[in-house]
Amino acid sequence: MRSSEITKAKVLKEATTLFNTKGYKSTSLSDITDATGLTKGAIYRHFENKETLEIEAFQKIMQSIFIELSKKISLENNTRDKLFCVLNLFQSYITDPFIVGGCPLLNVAVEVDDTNMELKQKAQQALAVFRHSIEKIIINGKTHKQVRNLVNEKLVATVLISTLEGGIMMSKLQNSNADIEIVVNHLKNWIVSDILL
Amino acid sequence: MRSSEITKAKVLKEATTLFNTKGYKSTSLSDITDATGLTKGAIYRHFENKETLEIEAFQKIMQSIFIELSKKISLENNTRDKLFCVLNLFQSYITDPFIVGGCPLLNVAVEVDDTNMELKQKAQQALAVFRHSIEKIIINGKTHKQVRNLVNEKLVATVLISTLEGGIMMSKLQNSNADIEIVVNHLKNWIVSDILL
DNA sequence: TCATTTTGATACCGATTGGTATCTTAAAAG
DNA sequence: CTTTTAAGATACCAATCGGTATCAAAATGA
Repeated sequence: MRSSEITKAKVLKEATTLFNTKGYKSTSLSDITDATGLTKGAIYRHFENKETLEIEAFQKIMQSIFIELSKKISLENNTRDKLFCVLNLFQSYITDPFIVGGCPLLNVAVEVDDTNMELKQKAQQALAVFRHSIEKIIINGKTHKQVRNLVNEKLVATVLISTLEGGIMMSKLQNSNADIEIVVNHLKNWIVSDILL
Repeated sequence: MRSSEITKAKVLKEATTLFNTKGYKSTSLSDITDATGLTKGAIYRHFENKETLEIEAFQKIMQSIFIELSKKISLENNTRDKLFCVLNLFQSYITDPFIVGGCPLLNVAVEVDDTNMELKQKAQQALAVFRHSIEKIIINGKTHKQVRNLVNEKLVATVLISTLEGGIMMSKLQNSNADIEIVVNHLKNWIVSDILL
């Protein structure tokens, strides 16, 4: 790894944490220089402006989450355990957070408005990727006779994502994992009793 | 209504919309002066600082939503229709929004961090009020033999709120009411088949 | 109607914002 | 080892931030 790449990686790492904790707009460049020990000159050498840094940071964290999740899903060999991988990822958001500050997708989705179209598009894409990964599990489950044929994979993906994201919001607000645990437990029961064969 | 009260109400109204659309921290005082046609001097006559304006605006919008919701709930005379009032409120968030910018509770819950403790407390209180209003419906439903005795009211409240808030997030991100409709429809089926007697 | 109080506009404050031009220094290429 | 290239520090910029002191005008109470 070249020294400039080390610097860029360090900026991205610290900026990602700050963006996810304080918010993207609310994180200033001086916040990032403080966290990295670098100067603005160094940061602007690697990023055209703050907006591209925001976008690169968001894309990188979402990509790494999806890669990690995909690995875990591929290690399981039945529909139930693959779906439970998704739930367990969210359950660990509070107790053993993958990244501090809650779910990056939720945070960006709530923060962006019509003045952040590029970042909003990236969040839309991330949501689509998340959806499809759940839908794929359901569709594969049908072909392997592990999922009821009447099950609508789009509905399952929408309900799972919305409930989990809402659960993260509630748990983060209450500084407690109680809500996300209730929600995950409820979804597990739903999957076992209504989705799986 | 005294003229100063008119001014204060106008500031609160415009600020609430701005806060809920652009975010609290990201809304500047000049945004508010532009929207109201007033000056900073006028605004700071009625609000000690920006933070108290944020808190007053959040409390007022949440209070008005809860009042409106309570009215509709009290007009219904069975558990099913009372619960459906909550769902219908969220379903109309996209098509016929009570306030632009999504759910104020979700927005504040996601935006606040440990540097906004007062606003965070108000959001925690609002969530508690929302929870209790749902739990009350379930408990009353049990005494009127309309809800299964095994149903856990805390679980119902947590699942309903998390799923609805997540659905709002998804629909707002996609500029489409598809997700919130899927979610509301799913929750209605769940209530009818698993909660009610 | 008149005196008093309150309200809101003006002009300002220091601090911070994102961003840039410049120059030294350090790393990479030969 | 030397030359060339690129990286990062410094110092600056105009614009904007939240906030305030002051004063004229308008609303209020007697």
